[in-house]
Amino acid sequence: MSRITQGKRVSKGNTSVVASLRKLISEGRYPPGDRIAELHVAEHLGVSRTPVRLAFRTLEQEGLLQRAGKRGYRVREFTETDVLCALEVRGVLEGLAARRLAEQGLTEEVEVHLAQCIEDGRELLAKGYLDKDDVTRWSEINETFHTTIVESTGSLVIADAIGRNNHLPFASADSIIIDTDALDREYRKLYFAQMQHQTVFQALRLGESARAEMLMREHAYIGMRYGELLDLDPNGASTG
Amino acid sequence: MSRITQGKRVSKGNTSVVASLRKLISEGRYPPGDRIAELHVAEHLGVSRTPVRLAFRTLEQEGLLQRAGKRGYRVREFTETDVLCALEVRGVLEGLAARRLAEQGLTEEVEVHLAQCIEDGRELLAKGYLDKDDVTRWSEINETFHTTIVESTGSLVIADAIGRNNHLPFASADSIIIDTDALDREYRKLYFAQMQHQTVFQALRLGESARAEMLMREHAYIGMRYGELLDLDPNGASTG
DNA sequence: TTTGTCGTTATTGGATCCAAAGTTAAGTTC
DNA sequence: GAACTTAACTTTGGATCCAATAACGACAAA
Repeated sequence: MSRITQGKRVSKGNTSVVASLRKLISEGRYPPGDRIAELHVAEHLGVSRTPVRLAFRTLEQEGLLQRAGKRGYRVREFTETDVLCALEVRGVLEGLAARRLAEQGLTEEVEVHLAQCIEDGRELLAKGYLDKDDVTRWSEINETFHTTIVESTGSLVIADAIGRNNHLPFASADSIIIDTDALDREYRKLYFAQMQHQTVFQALRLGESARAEMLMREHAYIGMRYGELLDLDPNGASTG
Repeated sequence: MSRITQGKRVSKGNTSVVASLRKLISEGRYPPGDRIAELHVAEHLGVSRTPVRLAFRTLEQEGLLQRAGKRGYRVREFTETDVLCALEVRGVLEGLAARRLAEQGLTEEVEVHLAQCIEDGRELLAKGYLDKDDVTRWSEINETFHTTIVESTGSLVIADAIGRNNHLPFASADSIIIDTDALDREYRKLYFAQMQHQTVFQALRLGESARAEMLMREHAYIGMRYGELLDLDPNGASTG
């Protein structure tokens, strides 16, 4: 291979390599348990080994990769228990953030921001059903709500801790929803989530720190496990 | 510089670079807030830039370093709030581990292991005062107790989460104790910690999961803040 | 004196090279 | 035919090289 191509910055930066690798892994290429070789990834992504090695360190720290003995890495396997634990971890950490926030009191800015999230959620769900794009829209609102709480606690330590635990494969639940039945079901799920947001917001405003923690913890934990719940219709019996 | 020395494996591996850097930072060389340059560290440690760059990624992920703008890293500054938050994070995570462990029940092996920690602690404190080496010995016992609980939960996710948050500068409290007064004080602190261990152990054995969580959370949190407490003498008034 | 522009320097990111250690496989001996 | 030895291959870790860019400073113009 000629050396002329050496400095081409067309290739993605290191952060992109991390993102690409994360995606490749979550997509099932590089399946869990398999060894993963620097050179292979490098060729696959069209970069040299160096950025891949850097990415490996990051992903190891994140927990997505783990050392295979003394030599190389392999993709980490996650059991069902692992996923539940990860949910609980997120639950307690976001609960902690909520408690601190309730204790220190909401600033004007944060309160407005959260109120906007609540209002946006209400609007989205007001019409009683979901269109396809609404799911994405909700994701944004939800993300904003959580991020705002987590990053308003006066210390980034908690936010970092949550960020470092956000790698687990439970974000992949964003499957594409087509049929009306699934959209109906999704509507009720989001309705529940919205109500939880509102209770959390209320507790935050009132400075009810213990309640805020408890509610947030449960909300963060249950979010991905809604499917296991018994499911009623919030708008009366429209599903017969 | 000649190229002959290139492959000398005498130099420490990457993991050692991470450890060395962590130490250098916690010792105050590379003070918080300062920019930290790859080349400088590399020369300081007598290695090339490559392992330093890898270490930087690891330490960034750990939170000890953070990107300075778009270019380079700087040593992260920790406020008092940050440290308190980190303690709380550890508290909720270890509390979570304790709850899960209580729920799933102790295996014979784990129970024996924990009982040994309790017994070792009792022995160490039985004579009513501390010798200098006893502090180190307690650290080992304490570490074993916590590690056992955290790593016995059936999933390494929680253990990882805790490990990833173990970087903050509150481990540096292991200052050298010389005078008798400080040893006395330390004794009472360890006495309190030992009692907390025993309550946690009791809750774990009895399967009292909520209690186990609460106790462990408080224990992990208060550990480093004992100095702020009012302090009585557990053995009667020997300090007058 | 201040500000804007241009050139230099410092430092990072990516690519490649070399050595060491592990891994596989072939070949030889009992 | 099984087991041990050894040689070739694979893959990783560290060092060095090159390109690009941000930081810095000098110089000129307003």
